[in-house]
Amino acid sequence: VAEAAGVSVATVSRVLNHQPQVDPARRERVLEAIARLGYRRDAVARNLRRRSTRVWGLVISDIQNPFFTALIRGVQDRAEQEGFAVILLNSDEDTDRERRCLELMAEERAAGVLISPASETESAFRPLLDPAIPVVLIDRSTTDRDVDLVRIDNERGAYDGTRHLLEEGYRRVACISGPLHTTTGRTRFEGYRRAVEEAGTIDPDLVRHTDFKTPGGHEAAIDLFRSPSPPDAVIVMNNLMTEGALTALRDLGLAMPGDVGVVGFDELSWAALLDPPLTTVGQPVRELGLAAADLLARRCAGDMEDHPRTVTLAPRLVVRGSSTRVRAPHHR
Amino acid sequence: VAEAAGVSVATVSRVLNHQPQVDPARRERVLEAIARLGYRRDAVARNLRRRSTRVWGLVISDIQNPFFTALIRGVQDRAEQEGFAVILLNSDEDTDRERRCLELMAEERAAGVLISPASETESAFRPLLDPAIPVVLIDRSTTDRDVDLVRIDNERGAYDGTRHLLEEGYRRVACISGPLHTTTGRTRFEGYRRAVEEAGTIDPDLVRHTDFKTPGGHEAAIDLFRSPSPPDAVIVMNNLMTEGALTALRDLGLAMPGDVGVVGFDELSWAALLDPPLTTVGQPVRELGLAAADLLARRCAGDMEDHPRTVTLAPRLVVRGSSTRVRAPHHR
DNA sequence: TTGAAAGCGCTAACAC
DNA sequence: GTGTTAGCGCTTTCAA
Repeated sequence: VAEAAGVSVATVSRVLNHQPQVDPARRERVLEAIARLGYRRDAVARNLRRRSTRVWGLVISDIQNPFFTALIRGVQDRAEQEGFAVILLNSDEDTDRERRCLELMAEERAAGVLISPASETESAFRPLLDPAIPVVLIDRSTTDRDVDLVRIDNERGAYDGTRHLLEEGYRRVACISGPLHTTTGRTRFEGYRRAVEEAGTIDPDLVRHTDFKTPGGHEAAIDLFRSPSPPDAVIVMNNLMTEGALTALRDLGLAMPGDVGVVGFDELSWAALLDPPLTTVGQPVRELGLAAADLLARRCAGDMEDHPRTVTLAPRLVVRGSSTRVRAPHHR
Repeated sequence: VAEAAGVSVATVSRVLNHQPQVDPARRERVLEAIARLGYRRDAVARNLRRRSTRVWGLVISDIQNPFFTALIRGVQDRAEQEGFAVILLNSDEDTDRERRCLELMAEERAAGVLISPASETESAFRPLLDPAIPVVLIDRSTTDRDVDLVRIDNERGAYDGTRHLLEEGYRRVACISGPLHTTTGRTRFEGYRRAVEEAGTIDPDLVRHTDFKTPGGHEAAIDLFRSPSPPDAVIVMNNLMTEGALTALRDLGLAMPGDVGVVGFDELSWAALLDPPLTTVGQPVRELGLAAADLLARRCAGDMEDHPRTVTLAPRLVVRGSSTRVRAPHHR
């Protein structure tokens, strides 16, 4: 093509790949020809020849959930720095769909895969990927442990949030939990249990396990607060359920923090807009994405010892008015 | 590879591509060998040979904005149906970055590109893409008109929202507008102007142009309501500025709908959680994504007349308590 | 219905 | 430093 610059294809290739040993004059001629002809290197052919791509797959279950949105942001920022493009795949929390996403990435010879797994076991999806494709698990672990994992200390976050309510003097602290068959659901529930048991014994009537979705949170809250001996506080274990629970409290006419103290999970952009503003267990989600991408980039570069790593980030309790009987002082 | 099934590569290829003229017995043998060897077709080589990919590029400016999130969802749902994977590119509202995204898609030989353009002129980016790559513009048009476009009737949405406030008896209806150099900012402002001028004359003191961001909305609202003759209502022209404006109103101690009537733009998941719930001009964003993907899929299939099409979807005013002096009746 | 062979656009050995 | 050439793994004529 651009040999119409009077050189061989090899030289053009060398210019394109910034190899130093090209004569400056010839390099100029090549560059000029490329510009003149509007030539663009074919990445498909390049990938085939090099037997590698610069594409990552990112498999998540719900693009509309702000948690994943922040995660994508983090992943994408680092991916761009490292020169990778990101294919977004939607597993919709379904193991079959997840498997198809992974098969697709295997066929496309993705350079790496980041996944927030719906599957319980790593073996359920690992064989689908060519062994050469590195995988980083995000936020949820699997039963097999021989894979990189980036996560948030959910147990700690739930513990801190629950304990905060107890310290504020709430006596019957309820928990709207995710399903126990997910690692996030389970570990957050364990944090709640630990805090509650430190202060006495756990009351099963104060616990509702639901599905991490908005309607689930709504129903669980209605159910809890209509019971004969309702709670005086509640911690809700993710952002969507928190939305549902807050709607329920409003519908029931219960006021925060007097009638009920509330702690949500995940930072919500509008948490501070509520009256009173909502106390939440904030997760460093963008950082989670960055860390996952960091790890994957290093795996792709091959400059890491072989054994799998786990990176754990700390959540941060942000106390606002919804959980403090004496109104929290304003922080600047 | 799978010729260890005793047939030629050509036959294997035919099986893989579901071509009918293969002997059933041989087909079985091939399938069996594929399963046994765990073979996966190399999509990179396939794409090279076929001179086409099954990948779309989706270029947006802010993954964390729920508007784009819903858009992505729509695009991805249809893309999956049509057998395309979606690469997510981040232009960050920057024309240079946008250009690089487009160049990347050109190199990767994407089958099509969906873009919510930061550039004003189509000519700014069209030459970057091989003329064979179809493009669909989303939500914002460019000065050149020879390209497919999917949009929402923003003028109408802003008009409906403003007129609603006037009909509720508000006399000084302010507008927190996006920048006039964007199509969405401009057309929404024009809708506002039309409604206001129908009822009298426009008062420039009631208009603030800012940047579609949360802090911008906050500052604009503070500025408006601290002025000597403040408005008694405001329409805010996108979701992020609405968040900022609501924070400002709360900080100023102004109550909706009494002190001030408020209409937001874009549906917000938590609009109904506020007290009173927020009236908004809802946009069918997921449908916008679906429509864009539909159009692109048809362009990729080549089964369309050549001339560019524009698809316009209608917004829908959702009246809640923040804009109705007599409390809106509850809808089921 | 099947197989042999060409070739997609590029990079990397190798020879000069 | 530079050119020649082989092939990456697939699909697709073409001939059998």
